[in-house]
Amino acid sequence: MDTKRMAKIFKALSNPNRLELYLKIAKAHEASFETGCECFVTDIIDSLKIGAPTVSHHIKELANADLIYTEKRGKFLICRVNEELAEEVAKILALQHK
Amino acid sequence: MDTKRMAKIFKALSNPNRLELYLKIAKAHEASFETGCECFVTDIIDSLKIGAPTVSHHIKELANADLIYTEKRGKFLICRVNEELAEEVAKILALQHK
DNA sequence: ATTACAATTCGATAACTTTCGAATTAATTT
DNA sequence: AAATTAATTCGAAAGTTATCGAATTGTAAT
Repeated sequence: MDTKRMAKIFKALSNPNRLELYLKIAKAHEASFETGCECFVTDIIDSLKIGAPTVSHHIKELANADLIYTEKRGKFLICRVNEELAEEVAKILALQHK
Repeated sequence: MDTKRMAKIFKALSNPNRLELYLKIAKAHEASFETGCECFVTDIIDSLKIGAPTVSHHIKELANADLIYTEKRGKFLICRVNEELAEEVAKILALQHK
């Protein structure tokens, strides 16, 4: 992966609220294996201290960095993490100093 | 690790030039086991397309996020990566969706 | 002692980011 | 059909960041 792409990914995770958003999506994704429920943005909005327009913007940035996938279902938006990318970034970080 | 701290680390890696700086320090660190040489900032400045004041600023941000350690030796500055932190972040990223 | 060099600090500027409220769009419920 | 709800878009304000050139500090070489 080239440096610019990597920097873009880190930038997407560099805002506390956006990172929390990402972590919640990841957690919901994990939980979905047991509950069968998916990650609805509505629920996340309620649990963060920022407004809907801001959440919408943050989600777009995460998706733009390929960190999450989104899918519109009726009037709801569903998100799930891109596991492969997270793994890839994790490996690069861990291997840098090996 | 709490979200704020994590976001700070990602922010430190979110600028392409700063990330390149970090990766170079990591690479120099790795090479040092064979060559015995350490990572001098002077050499890095020459290899990037940004000025010394900017590099100085970037290094401070990396150090401030605990991503690197710095040591002044004479008129030179030596940097090395904080391996433990990189590992820790890598693990969090990889485990999020497991 | 003077010069040269590495790095930092300062002050400025241009660009970008986060966030909001208001308005809008689109889908569902009543 | 009207009202409600989820999400997006827009425009703006406040704050932050990257970068630079000039000036400064501290160390080493001549």
